[in-house]
Amino acid sequence: MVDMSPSSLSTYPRPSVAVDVALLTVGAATDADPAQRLKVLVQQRTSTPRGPVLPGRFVREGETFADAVAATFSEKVGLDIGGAEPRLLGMYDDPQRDERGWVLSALHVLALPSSMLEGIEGQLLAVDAEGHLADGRSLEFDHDDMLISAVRRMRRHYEESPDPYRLLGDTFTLGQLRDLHEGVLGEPLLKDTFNRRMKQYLTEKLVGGEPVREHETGGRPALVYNRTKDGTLTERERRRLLLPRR
Amino acid sequence: MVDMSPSSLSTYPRPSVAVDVALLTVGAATDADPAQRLKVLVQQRTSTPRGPVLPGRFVREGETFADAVAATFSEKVGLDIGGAEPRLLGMYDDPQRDERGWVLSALHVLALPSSMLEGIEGQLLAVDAEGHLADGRSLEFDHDDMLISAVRRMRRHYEESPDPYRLLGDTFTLGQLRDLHEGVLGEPLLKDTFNRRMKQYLTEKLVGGEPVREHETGGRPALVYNRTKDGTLTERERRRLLLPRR
DNA sequence: TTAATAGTGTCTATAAGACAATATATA
DNA sequence: TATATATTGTCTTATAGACACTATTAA
Repeated sequence: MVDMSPSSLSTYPRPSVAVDVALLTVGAATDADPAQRLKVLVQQRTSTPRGPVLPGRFVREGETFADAVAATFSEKVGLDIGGAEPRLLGMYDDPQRDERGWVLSALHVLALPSSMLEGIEGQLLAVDAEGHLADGRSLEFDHDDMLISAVRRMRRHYEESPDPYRLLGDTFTLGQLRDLHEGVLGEPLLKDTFNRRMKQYLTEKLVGGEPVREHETGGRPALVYNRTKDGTLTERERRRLLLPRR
Repeated sequence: MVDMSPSSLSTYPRPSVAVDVALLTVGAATDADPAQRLKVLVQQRTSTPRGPVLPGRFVREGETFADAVAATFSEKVGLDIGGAEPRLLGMYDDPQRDERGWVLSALHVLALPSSMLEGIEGQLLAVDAEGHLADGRSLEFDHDDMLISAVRRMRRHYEESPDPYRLLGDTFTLGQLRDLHEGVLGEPLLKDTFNRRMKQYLTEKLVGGEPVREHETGGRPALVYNRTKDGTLTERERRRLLLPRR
């Protein structure tokens, strides 16, 4: 803990502190590419260098980091992130990382369902399972590293909980959940093993004592599940949720 | 990413940024208490409030967080942390958390073997497995929360790797490794299951083609292992390292 | 009918969890 | 010898991984 003497807050220079945000989404499938894909929201810089970057902004007095993240999207992208909670991934604290001076960056990861990103699809770039841009391009500054660690963190979270980033709403089918996980992991999963394990942590949605089914899929209607047990996993349960791969 | 206009760094007030550090160790066993115990290094404040706090210090221009952590201990405790790497756990960013003004705190966790803390045992307080002080006391400010999250993080890391904080030196026996894990987890482990799993990620120390044994234990001499595979676990292996409990 | 998706049955290999036995040292 | 610790053997249970099968819808 720091010194309490009255002068202690003014003795030394202070850094500028910014938030940078990897806003990830799992995009809707297309005819050409039936699998769901991970995408990241980028900004095109208007000054040099002109490459894409993760959105960000300085933190202002009276704001939390979460406030600054929400403000970044409302001011720079015109996007309301609603109740989504950005997660701090790490601090970029190399004193030389910004040529303008001493700038710390707080990297956050945030995920939103693609339905909340309609109208700004042009700012979404596909990302592979390791966190590299699918088209082989690079982000400016140290943002390539940031994206890689964001994707890694999100993948890990999805290995431990059914839908920690709440990309699916309050009810969903196992097929929707599996599509989401395959998008996050970037690889196909075993249907039966996945379903059996996930069912341990979900409860069927009941109306009048009868299970609810989803009829939009084209095949046999799927049972609908609630997210109820999310976040209430025991330590023992958490371990078992690590996902099977093909 | 932030604006590049020349005025952007001076437009807004900047926060003071401090590091606070939960320095954890697994204390040597005593006669009264044969089990190893988790302990944390605290400072006794000289001004009010006078309770114990985690050591910390403002970050100065040109320093990384790691630099500031090392400086905290060399200046305030007279301790050289050597090559140990502090890990950032999170940022405490509530604008109201410090009555002196806008102070962000970067909480770090760091672990050192108890052999490096000789002479300052008086500043070590026992901690239970949840991260509460064993004597029921509280730390000042928001440092109780910090300690809880530090212990949780350390415990999780030890569930995923044999000795991620390098508390054991380059060679060790399975008994030493088990004592360490029991100290970190705060509960006994199954000896045979623990050994079998850990052996997958360790290699026996060989001299002249013969395995080396440790004769200090009083019973049958134990095989000595190297840490060689630490940090080189595959994803598949990492999952299997989660530990069995009694 | 066919196609598509949902869901179940079952087998094998692996490992956790548990208990017991054996091995090798010191006092 | 007794005692302490290390190490191995083995049994049961659980489950991942894999494959095949059945079920229920739409077109």
